Amino acid sequence: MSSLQSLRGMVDLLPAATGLWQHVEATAREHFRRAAVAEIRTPLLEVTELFARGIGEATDVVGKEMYTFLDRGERSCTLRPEGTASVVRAAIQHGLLSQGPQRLWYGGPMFRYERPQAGRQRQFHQIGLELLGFAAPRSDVEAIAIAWDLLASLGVGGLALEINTLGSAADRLRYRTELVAWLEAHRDQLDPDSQQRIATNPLRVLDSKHPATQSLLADAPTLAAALSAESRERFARVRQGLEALAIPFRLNPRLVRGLDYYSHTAFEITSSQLGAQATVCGGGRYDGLVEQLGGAATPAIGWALGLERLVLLLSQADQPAAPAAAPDLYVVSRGEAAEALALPLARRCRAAGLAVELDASGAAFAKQLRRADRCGARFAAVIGDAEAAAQEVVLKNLRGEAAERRLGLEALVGVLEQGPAARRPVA
RNA sequence: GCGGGCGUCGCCAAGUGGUUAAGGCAGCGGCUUGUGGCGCCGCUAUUCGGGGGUUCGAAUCCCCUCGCUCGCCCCA
Repeated sequence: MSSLQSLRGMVDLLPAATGLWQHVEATAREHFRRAAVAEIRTPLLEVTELFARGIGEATDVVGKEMYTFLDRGERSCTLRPEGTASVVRAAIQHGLLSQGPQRLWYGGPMFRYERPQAGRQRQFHQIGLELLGFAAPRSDVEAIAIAWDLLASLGVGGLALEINTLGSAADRLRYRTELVAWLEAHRDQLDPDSQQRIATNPLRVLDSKHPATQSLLADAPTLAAALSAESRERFARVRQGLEALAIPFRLNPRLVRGLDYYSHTAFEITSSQLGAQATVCGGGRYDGLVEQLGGAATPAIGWALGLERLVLLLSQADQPAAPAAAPDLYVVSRGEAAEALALPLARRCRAAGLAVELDASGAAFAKQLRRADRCGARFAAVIGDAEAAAQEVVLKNLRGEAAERRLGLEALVGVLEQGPAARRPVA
């Protein structure tokens, strides 16, 4: 292939697709606004150590999926594989946490070197929420509710919320010792991947998809049994909070987070309408992360939502097609004087807030009008020699009745503004 | 990193060893320098992802390679 192509897993979003993306982004922005959550934007490129320390050396993400390279100053840089570590880093760096709890959201591209498949790309997009400095169980509930309401208002079908608790760091440490002992005792019955994980990330063994391992695990010590009374009580309050909001959920004791920084509440929102990559939103509490990255001990909870999967879901459901970017007015002109008038006219209309497409081809009227029709414009303004001389246009309604009127420029703007032109994207 | 499926024009797609690679959509030009949505006419792949091989002859068979796609893994 001689022509150049985008890199594997790096996807172009064509005009036909960007409308839906903008709709999702605008909806998310509006939900955050209503929840008094402020946006934070951090660099795409960070020092590699941030992710190594934040996400965990033993995770697959850090171990084999990062885009890491040396820059010209020999610094090890990494394209961010997720958003939380960067947000926490920025909050620490700029002293945000000493100004009280922070309610933050972020969005944008993330990078993971994985094999692409449905709903998974190497450059993918997330929108995420981070509540920093919030310890109460009700903040877990609020975070989940914001995600749930956002997805619901987008009209996503087949959603299910699964939750679990990972307990406190102390609980997990105690449980980990217990689990490792048990796994060692059954080592030869485990699949190779799981054997590997005993040393690296034993909790992830619980999540193994391997059938034999799964059935063996039925007799393994459970995390639930290892929880302290406080952790248990905390989780009960989260569940009660969800019940009070009538948000349905399913307890999933096998739900473990892949990233090291999670504790207590972990949750996932999945859709039955996706393929293998069913998780649309995943998150949980990460009370230890801020301290681990060098800040003062700060409790926090957050989630991230995968836009590729969300958009996939929305385009499957036969949603009322996102309004195409059709102009309000298409300006047809022919002849020197007419063409000279066309651009000022277009600018005048644009200044009034109308979407105006200018035909600069100088082609026959029939051609230009055909294009006007095709592009979905509501009105066409036709300017020829006669109109140019009189400083007028012929306004044609391309949609409803084939009415045609001869108007002066200011009158034209007046007429158009009355039409349903004020249809800006509803946030 | 490991499996399966696929690769003919911008999109859909016929063609499965024999002279010039159907058709549809979209695009462009014309019928029509003064009026669109319909119609008609014409143009748009020396070439079948790329390379090599088999053969008198290949889009059609073989090998390699690249890409897409679905799944495993992982995760959002």
